[in-house]
Amino acid sequence: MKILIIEDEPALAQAMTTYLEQEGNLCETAATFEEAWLKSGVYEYDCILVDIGLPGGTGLDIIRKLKKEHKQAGIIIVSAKDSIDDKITGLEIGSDDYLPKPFHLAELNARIKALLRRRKFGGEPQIRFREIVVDPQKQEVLVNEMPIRLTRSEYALLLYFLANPNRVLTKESVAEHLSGDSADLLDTIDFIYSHIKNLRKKLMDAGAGDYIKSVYGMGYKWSVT
Amino acid sequence: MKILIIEDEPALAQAMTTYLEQEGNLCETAATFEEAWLKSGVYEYDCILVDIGLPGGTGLDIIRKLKKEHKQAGIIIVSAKDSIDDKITGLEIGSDDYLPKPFHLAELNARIKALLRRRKFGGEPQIRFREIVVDPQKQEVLVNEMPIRLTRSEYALLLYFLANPNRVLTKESVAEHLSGDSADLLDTIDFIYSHIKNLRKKLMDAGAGDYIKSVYGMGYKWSVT
DNA sequence: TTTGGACTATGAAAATTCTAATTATCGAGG
DNA sequence: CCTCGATAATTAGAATTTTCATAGTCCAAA
Repeated sequence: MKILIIEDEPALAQAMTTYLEQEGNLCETAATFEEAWLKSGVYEYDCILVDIGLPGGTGLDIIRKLKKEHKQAGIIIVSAKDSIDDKITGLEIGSDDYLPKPFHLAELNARIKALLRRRKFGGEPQIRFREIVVDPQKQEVLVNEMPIRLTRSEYALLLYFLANPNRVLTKESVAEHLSGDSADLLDTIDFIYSHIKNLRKKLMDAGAGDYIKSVYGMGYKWSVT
Repeated sequence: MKILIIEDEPALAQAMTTYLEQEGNLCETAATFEEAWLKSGVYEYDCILVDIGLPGGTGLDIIRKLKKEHKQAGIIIVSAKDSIDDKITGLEIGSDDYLPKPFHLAELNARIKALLRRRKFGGEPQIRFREIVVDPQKQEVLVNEMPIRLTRSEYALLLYFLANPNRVLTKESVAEHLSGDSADLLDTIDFIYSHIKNLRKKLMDAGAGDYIKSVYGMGYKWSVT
């Protein structure tokens, strides 16, 4: 297992290296994002640990870049910032876990293992439901083999339903899911009516079944009969 | 310290209660969201622990509800789901921390303490920068005491800049930040030009300084001189 | 200093999201 | 079985986001 450690505090980097190598891994360290970028261009890593606290860039950029080049690598953010904002953004951007400082080396190790276990099984394949196939990679949806064009909202909606078949989803939770917004107080959630309608129409027009049932007073359900 | 534990596994609920009461807290448990909802209507809690794995709702709805009624309470998600999606959504929805199962009771306790410490000092006050004042609660922005109206994107952009003054933010990271999208492969990021332009205009029209500098070949910087 | 190519700005149109008003539907209680 | 109030669907349009084509600016090399 090859691990890249991006960390500018030499003592910590050293400690991490020592511990993780004891566990049977091979580690490299980089003290700056530039160095990390160079190394990552040369080697393939299974896991990359990034301290987003270092100077020279927000640290989030590098994750995006790394994610692109090293699709197979798991990325774990390590950070002293306890700001939730950074946490969210890090995860959104494509890191796979977040470990706030200070942490026990044992926990770090556990997370690395968990991450790679997770990653091993199923690398986000297609999602299928009868005549509907969703390819999350390409953000493409096929109905009866024919591609249909969905807007971002419709796509998110469809995925949410497919992830929760036969389960009543409240209008509230649907609304939260759509408006990626940190959803403090959505004053109104009527907008989901529109999206529901549009998604229904596009699916039906393409010849798919009518799976979105409204549950009076509750919300909606992707109904599998 | 009054804590509400929403957890349907009796053994775990019991263990959590015992441990946390030893630490000097007062705990209540609820095995279902409904029960939790009822209790939360009667008592005020300082902290609420939610297992989003329980049946009957996605678990995220309840967080939203609780957040609304118990603004002062810290909410920590506890979950066996290792799906990153849930993690993100939970944090976005308004929970304050996320603790994956299994966990040590000591870690839970540590997080509760950390949360309340964080919460104690400044409950997300205003953000000020010279003539600009942002009130995250109200999502309102004042320039020279006069409110200005920003769209969601412009607001997010402004906050991102204010959080990173005098620091070059790449176009990529700005784009990721705006399109709340899990940003896999944004085909184009030109749209930020528009948002930058609009934000600049609104700020200048309101009489604020011209702090957004473009850094050739790099990105943008909120320039404090 | 000039020039060319890459980067950034701008304005307007297209697409999408969200709002608001109206109409239709549900289901409990009479 | 009806009626009424609440919930959902529909529609059109306003607001916002995103794209696109065009124009301007910067930097480096000649």
